[in-house]
Amino acid sequence: MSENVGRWLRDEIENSILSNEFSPGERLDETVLATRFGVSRTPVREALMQLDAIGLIEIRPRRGAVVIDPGPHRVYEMFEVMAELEGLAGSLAARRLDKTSREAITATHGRCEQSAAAGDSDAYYYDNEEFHKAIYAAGRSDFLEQQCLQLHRRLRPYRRLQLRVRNRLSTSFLEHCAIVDAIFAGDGDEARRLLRGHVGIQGERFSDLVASMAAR
Amino acid sequence: MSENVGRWLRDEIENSILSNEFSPGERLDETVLATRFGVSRTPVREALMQLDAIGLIEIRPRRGAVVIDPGPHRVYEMFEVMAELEGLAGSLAARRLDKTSREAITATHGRCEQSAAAGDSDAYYYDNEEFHKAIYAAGRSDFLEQQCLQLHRRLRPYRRLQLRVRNRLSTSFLEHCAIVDAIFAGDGDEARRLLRGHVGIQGERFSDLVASMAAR
DNA sequence: AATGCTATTCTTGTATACACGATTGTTGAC
DNA sequence: GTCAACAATCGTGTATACAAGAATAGCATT
Repeated sequence: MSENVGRWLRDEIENSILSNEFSPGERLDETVLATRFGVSRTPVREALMQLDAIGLIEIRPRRGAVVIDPGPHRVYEMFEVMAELEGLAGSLAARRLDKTSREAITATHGRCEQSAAAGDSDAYYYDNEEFHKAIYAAGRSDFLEQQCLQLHRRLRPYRRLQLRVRNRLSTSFLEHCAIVDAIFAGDGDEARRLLRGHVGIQGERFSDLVASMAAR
Repeated sequence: MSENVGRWLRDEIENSILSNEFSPGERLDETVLATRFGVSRTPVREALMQLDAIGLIEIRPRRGAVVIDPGPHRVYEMFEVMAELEGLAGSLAARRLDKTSREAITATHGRCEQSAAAGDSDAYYYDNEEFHKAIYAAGRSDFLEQQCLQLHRRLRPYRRLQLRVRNRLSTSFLEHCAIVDAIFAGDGDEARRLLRGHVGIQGERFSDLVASMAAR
């Protein structure tokens, strides 16, 4: 548990939302949450205020908090922005790559290769996250890294669904290879272009997303 | 005043921070704020939690809240991300431009022209904001627009300082012209490139920024 | 039977009280 | 004279109490 209950509750409720334990549109009753977690309403309210500020829930004055339902279109928009940010991170990584970052990327890339070869989509899901985080870090921009991590976290559930799509695992890894090549070659523009394509959702992948979201 | 005190306080304190009434690094005492605004500590705490979630202040457990000092380097990183997001907005605007957005851009661009011609940097500061907001809206991505507005708001104080730099007003307007041309021509890539250059801080403009920040 | 009004209940919003950890100032020892 | 330890004080963290608005159910009226 974190050092104060409010923060702990924020993480706890955030996880519950991101893992779909609280469904979009669901009402979050302060008293219910308080008794459920065995605390008073005060830290619950503080947690909810923070989640509202982040944009995960909406607090309608005097009418309680509900989990925001982004909807397919909004999720698409979020991937669009994510693609742009990752593109920037990639281009910065290509320009600023140092030994530590290079090793981190190589290591996580290697783990992705193993999971992909094994066809283990759960393992790949995790390794893929680490790979992308390594790129954020390699960009050497704290603010950008922070923004990327936040959006990445928020898109996590949808990303997971997407990996279930046929062949996505192997194509994803092939894209990773090209991205690594571009970054290691110091080609920022190419890294940016590839990452935009890798993260963004174009063409049929949008219908895949919609279908997987509807399936929940 | 907003419908509930917490939200009102959040806006109030946020404005105070962004207008430099609360300096970076300054301690925000809950009791002091409560008495100052004539309310109890409860809504003050809720406001602070939200500002912490947004990233404007940092709440160190049991040690109170302090206004975050981004420092020149972090501000540079923020402008870098802003440039990327505006670039995306511009490219989307070029592709999706409709009559309403076109008129909004034309109108705000016209107002910028007048302020620039008059050499009125305060008026230009305001008109420039509206011009950029018109581009965000033209992109037709609610999420992107939201992100742009949030970051724009956070960078507002630094943007203002920058306009004071010699000749910045006229060069800024010339850049606007090229951006408008690209968007109206439907050239998304060019709009993106120009906006990245317009918003980002390269070369000597970084030292201008540092100097203006130090001057406060 | 359906609809509108009113009263009750339930939930949120704010204030206050209390407890615990951090900070600071003072005193004593080396 | 400086440093350390302890005590007092101050501020944060959580709980609870109270007030006010929103939802709901029941009753009356058409």
